[in-house]
Amino acid sequence: MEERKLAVLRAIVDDYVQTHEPVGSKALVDRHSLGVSSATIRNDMSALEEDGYISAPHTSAGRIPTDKGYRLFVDKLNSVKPMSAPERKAIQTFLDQAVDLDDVMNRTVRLLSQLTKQVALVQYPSLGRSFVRHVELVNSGTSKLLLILIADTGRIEQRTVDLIHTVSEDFLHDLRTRLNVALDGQLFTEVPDRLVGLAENFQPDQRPAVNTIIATILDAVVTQSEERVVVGGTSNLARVGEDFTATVGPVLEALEEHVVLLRLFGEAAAPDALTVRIGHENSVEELQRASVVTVGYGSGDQALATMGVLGPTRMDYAGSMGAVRAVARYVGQILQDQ
Amino acid sequence: MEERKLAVLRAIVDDYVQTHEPVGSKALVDRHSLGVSSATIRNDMSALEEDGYISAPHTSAGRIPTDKGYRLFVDKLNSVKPMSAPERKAIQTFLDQAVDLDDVMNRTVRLLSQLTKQVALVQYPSLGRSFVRHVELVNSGTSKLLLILIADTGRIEQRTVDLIHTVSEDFLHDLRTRLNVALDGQLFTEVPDRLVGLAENFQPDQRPAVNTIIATILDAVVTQSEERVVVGGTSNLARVGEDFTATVGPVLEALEEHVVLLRLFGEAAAPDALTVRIGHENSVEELQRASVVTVGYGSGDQALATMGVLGPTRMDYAGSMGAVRAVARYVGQILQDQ
DNA sequence: ACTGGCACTCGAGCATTGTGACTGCTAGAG
DNA sequence: CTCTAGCAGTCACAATGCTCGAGTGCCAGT
Repeated sequence: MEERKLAVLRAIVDDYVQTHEPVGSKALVDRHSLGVSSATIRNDMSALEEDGYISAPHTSAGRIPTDKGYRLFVDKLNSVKPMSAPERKAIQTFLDQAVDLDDVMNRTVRLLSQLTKQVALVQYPSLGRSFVRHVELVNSGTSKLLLILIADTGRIEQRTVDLIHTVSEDFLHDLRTRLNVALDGQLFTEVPDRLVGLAENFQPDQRPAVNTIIATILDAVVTQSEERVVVGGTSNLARVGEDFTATVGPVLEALEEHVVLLRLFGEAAAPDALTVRIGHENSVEELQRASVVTVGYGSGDQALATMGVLGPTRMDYAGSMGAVRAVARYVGQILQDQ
Repeated sequence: MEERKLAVLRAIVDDYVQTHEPVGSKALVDRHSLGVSSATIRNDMSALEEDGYISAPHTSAGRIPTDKGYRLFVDKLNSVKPMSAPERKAIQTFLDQAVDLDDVMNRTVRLLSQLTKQVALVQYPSLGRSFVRHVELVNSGTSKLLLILIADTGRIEQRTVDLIHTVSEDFLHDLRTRLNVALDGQLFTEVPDRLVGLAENFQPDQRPAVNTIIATILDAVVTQSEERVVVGGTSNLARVGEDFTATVGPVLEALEEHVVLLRLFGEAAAPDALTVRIGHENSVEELQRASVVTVGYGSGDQALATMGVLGPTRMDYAGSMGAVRAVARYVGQILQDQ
């Protein structure tokens, strides 16, 4: 691929992202110093169209990049735009004010959507990659019990356990201690193994209660390890212009389906590994006109979870990637400090 | 106000809500059996317009209800439509599957938006009207401490406390016990009073730590008693038709401002007390073309918090009110059972 | 008090036309 | 062989003008 053709593609993407209008050969030479005439550009554009990087909505209009064109742009032509120093400072200040995990997640989503002017998506730290910090059992006086699991990331899972009989405070104390001895500091995925045989330490008449509680814990960490996702900045969808009910409606619907969102994040890679999915590269049908920029976050070598932004395929990839990466880094740091 | 004029207003509202198009005198007599001719209806409509209950977008179009018209409709003509038995059953089944408070809130919002085809808003049970069930302090090995407050509604607040020195497990046990003795079963608003003088039970060298922890508790229950709100069903805004960027964008923006949402709920009244705010009656500027139906929920004589739906002024008031009330009742029951 | 009839108004929808932004092609220059 | 200049052709889009019909207001009659 010749040098100049790439430059033309880059120019087309830049202009189209800015103006949201098909860009013609003349406008291109006017706005960029390409050093050749519009006729030459026309030939290049013809070739680019031939190769499927750009397309014309109709005969007498300019060209717009195709998904394939954006892909080439992102891979070859686009360098992640780092945040400026004041921006980094602002991110830090804003996130440092968070008082707990919920607050961190909510602030992150606000921050991302404001920085990128796009829809922001943030996944809670995955339980499967977190460690148990503490297990708590709270007696509520009746036969109901409150079970609380606390992860090292600050994430909390709670369940109500319905026992048949009331249980003594002593028994509860004993069980609580044993549970914490068995589980504290363990990976959540290890929890089922660690609970095997625990019931045998108790009197036969206490075992039903113990087993019920263990079953609830397993339910919380395994079956229900359903990942939580926060979405924000949907009002940015309003700025797309275009056909509305056809575009924004389905997207909003898709964003309300958590299953869809999790598919969107896909496999969490290593922290700092930016993933860009453009248009049809996205497996979710309703979002095939959208692009998603995601990145893993967390401190270890495998990410705790994923966050990112979603916008029209004609988004500012460089800026979005920069913002997402910067925010993810700070969030990773904060969670480590907890 | 004569009987028939009211009937005409009701017919206009009914038709307009259904068709979303200005309704004329002829269409009115065709679709409703009013027993008089269109000319008579025209006179009535003239009078209704004079009084400000309806208005015509332009000369040769039909009439649409004004906010004042909807208000009269809701006050005088509209009976809350109760849910059918299968619907009630479905609500119950769906909500009973919830495993914890977060789940209850999320399911409620989904349910409301699906039942009413509108944007649903649900406020978490207010801390100020809940009782303390338990206070927990978790040592994380370092000088950081995790403070957890559990309310009788299942709501959990957590804070990280940063102490200067590490503290002993014995001290923590002692403090935990004293905190629970002082606070368990108390209203959250009583918490500050109950903590007065608590530090005096401890050795002078322990008091700084105790005071830091107490300060954090106060921060959690007072300063940060910021109410949480869940929003859902925003994709229903896509069905409004009309001008888009001008209408839906600002609404989406407003819904992302939690301050705005809380103003929207206003004062929580008694449970089961339905409130309807129509168009300009709403104090939030961006939402003056929307109507909000809210109801308090909870078991006592004062509501724990508020939930409701938001939609265009031309919404199905009877249906929305019925759905909101039914869902609120079940949620109230569920929270009581926790 | 209600009705039928009539003149009038005015926006929506449709066809028509003009405009301008693009393209593709070709012949010629470097 | 690459680039350029010029030209003819295409086609969406906006503006214009027109018709159509729903709907109103009014008035005379029952």
